[in-house]
Amino acid sequence: MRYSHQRETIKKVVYGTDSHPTAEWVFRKTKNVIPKISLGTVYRNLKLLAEMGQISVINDDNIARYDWNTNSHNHLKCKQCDSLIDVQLANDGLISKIKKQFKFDVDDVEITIIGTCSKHKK
Amino acid sequence: MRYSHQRETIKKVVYGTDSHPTAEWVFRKTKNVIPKISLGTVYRNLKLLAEMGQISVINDDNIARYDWNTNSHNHLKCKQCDSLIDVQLANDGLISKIKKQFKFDVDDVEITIIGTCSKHKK
DNA sequence: ACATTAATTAGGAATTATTACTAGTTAATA
DNA sequence: TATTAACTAGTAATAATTCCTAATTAATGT
Repeated sequence: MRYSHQRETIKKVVYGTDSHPTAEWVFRKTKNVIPKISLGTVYRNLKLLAEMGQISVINDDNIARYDWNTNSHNHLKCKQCDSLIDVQLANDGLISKIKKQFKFDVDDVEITIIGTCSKHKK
Repeated sequence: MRYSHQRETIKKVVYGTDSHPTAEWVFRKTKNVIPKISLGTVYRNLKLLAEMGQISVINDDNIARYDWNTNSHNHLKCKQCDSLIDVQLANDGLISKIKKQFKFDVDDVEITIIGTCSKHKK
């Protein structure tokens, strides 16, 4: 893989936010640095970065969002403001339990808590 | 809401499978009963049925899948065969814990276990 | 039974997110 | 500095889904 200014900039943009941005958001931010960048380049490089394990992809309501945090973690999703908040929920023993009970090899446990965040509950 | 033959048929199709079908799949099956049904009708009614709480929607890799099982439950997702298997995972105390720790009102806990099912591990 | 009417449909156009294609550009290497 | 393979911009194509509209149909009153 060759160095590319575009890819490095895209990576920095993703690493510079906790907002779990969409490709469109990353595109807009990256354009501030490289005005002539194209959306396809953003998509291609987000995909590449994900494949290299340098960022992770979150599947949120039929739209991909990206995360610099590649460690296994979970999300609180607020229905009001659509924000994703990173959390680390303990799920001790869950993996081995599933392995035994369902003879299912576990790679990852995805937990998303849907609800209303402190800012938006009345 | 008025009765509609199309909607009832679509509902029966979803209720007749455990495969968590896509809109496309439901469309094909429903066409066996109502050959002239259109894809838009299938989408519109799947949406309506979901809003009425008669079916639920699963967001799987940027494509919507539908489920007659509207009770809160979880899924094992096999990367090899792309199947979703229903399971009921205990998450006692998790909701109240999140409420306290993050001041977050919980509506739903979505858990998907990604891995390889018994049929496909070697 | 028949007329009225508002919900629903078929069919196709539009939209949104994403990927694919291609001629030109650029980073790495000799 | 020339070569070359990877990468990019710009645009076309695709996939999933929603929107639009004239025609159809279920429900209601007569």
